[in-house]
Amino acid sequence: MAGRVSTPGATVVSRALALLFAFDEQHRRLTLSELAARADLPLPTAHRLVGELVAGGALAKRSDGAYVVSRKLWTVGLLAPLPSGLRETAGPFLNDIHAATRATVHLAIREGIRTLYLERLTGRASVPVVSTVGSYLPLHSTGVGKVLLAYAPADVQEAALAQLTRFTPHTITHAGRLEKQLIEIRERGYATTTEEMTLGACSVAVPIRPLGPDGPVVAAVGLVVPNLRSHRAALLAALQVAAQGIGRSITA
Amino acid sequence: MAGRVSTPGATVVSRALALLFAFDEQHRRLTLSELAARADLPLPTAHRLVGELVAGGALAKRSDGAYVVSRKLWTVGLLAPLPSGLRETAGPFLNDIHAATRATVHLAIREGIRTLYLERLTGRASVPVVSTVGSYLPLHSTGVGKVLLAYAPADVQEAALAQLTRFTPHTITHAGRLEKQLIEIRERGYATTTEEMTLGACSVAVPIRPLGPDGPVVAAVGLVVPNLRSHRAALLAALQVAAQGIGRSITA
DNA sequence: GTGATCCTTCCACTCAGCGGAAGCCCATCG
DNA sequence: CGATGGGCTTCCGCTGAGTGGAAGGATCAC
Repeated sequence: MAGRVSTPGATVVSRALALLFAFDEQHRRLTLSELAARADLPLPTAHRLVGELVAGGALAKRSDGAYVVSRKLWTVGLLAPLPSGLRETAGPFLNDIHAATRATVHLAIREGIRTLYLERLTGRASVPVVSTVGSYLPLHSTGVGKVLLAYAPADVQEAALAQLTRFTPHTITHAGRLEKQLIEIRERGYATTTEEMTLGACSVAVPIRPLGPDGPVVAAVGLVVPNLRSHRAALLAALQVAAQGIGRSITA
Repeated sequence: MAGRVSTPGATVVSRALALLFAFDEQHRRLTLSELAARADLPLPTAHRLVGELVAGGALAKRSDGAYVVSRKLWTVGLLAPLPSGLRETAGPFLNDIHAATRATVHLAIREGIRTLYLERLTGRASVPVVSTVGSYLPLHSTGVGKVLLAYAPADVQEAALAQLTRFTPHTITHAGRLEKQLIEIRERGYATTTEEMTLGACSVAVPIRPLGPDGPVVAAVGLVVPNLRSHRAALLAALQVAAQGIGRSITA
């Protein structure tokens, strides 16, 4: 009776991808029914497609029945071209910052109206940090995010300013106030946050500009510490040295 | 006239995955025809499927027409569970080794009869290194590989010993000789290589055993240097300290 | 212009994919 | 211990999504 009745604008490929992309930071392991729900597919359909994805090596089935992303897909994902081999060239410099400050160090780029974290070195200090490598966060509430936003095209800024989600009492949710900060950031060449993403975490961040202080901003480096009161200048200096080094390594 | 004639045991999903997995270390960017050839698909079919993969955000099309793995897939790939969050826990220890030795440091696990590199910190010394994070290498010709092989199940050893590809004049291609080395590795608790993978590169590696010296081997750490003559003891010590630290962090 | 190479579109055929329904398995509960 | 329920798996008849040979463009080299 049933038959291939409904397939409203969805192809097999798009469904399969919907299943793959059903995984995220909060959902690293999913059961079949969760997958079906998150990909918005009927259970039998999800069952079959997931089976094929497992057979093809894109997903793996745990002994407890839950599904996870496979190592093979991890391998393929790593082949994605990140701008100018940024991670590789930045690596040593990030280690330097980390060694010098013992803070949590971030390397991030902007993707649309979100921050994409390319690298994170966890610091010694007990600061709560929500970022993970490969995760997306908004642009308005983190150090690296504000830097990336400050140098983003007008339309991106507009879109980002239109949704200033509140995370803590200190998150800047007033567009006008944030815009003023963006001007300051461009003038001073760095951004700071004080508990705007997570209580107990402050940050400093600077842009990476391979072609010098007038060239485009391709990424941002930043660090997270419990407070900025005493060490701000030293932290900023470490960041700026690294950012310049990374910039130079990219053009070279 | 044609019609849906041939589909020999291949589903849309399997074909789409074949296209995704057509990318590898040596082929980070592929043209449509290369993709079609590598996935063994007729060109029109590849064209359509690749189009859907791009639409779905799994691949991206460069301005020059070549296709690459998308950042979105990078993001999803990072969600793959690697044993016990090995990368995260090992990170600081690897940094320590790297700082102490300035050599190229590797963290790897065994997957089937190959070494899978989870992490690499590039050293200062100008040593040619072929590994990349996410890449696979054989088990018989690298330091970490030999460690992983020494503690692998019998059937894996058998399979690995059956194909000892030669990379340099020093690569061990004689099964009997390698087997003797594996015994030594288990006795001494570490492996070395001398220009067996790449000319001008030697290595030391030790196993990571979370449950102590009798427990299973879950991974290996190793480092690559121009030669082992003088520093062998110091390098080995640094590795063993780190391996123990990592092992303890995992069980904790 | 001619030829080669690669990409894109067309289209008639048909079987791979579809998903409601039903069956299973295994907890949990009264 | 039977009942209830939630999640997974299998079944199966219908049909339009997927197929790929052929043809049409686009681009470059000589």
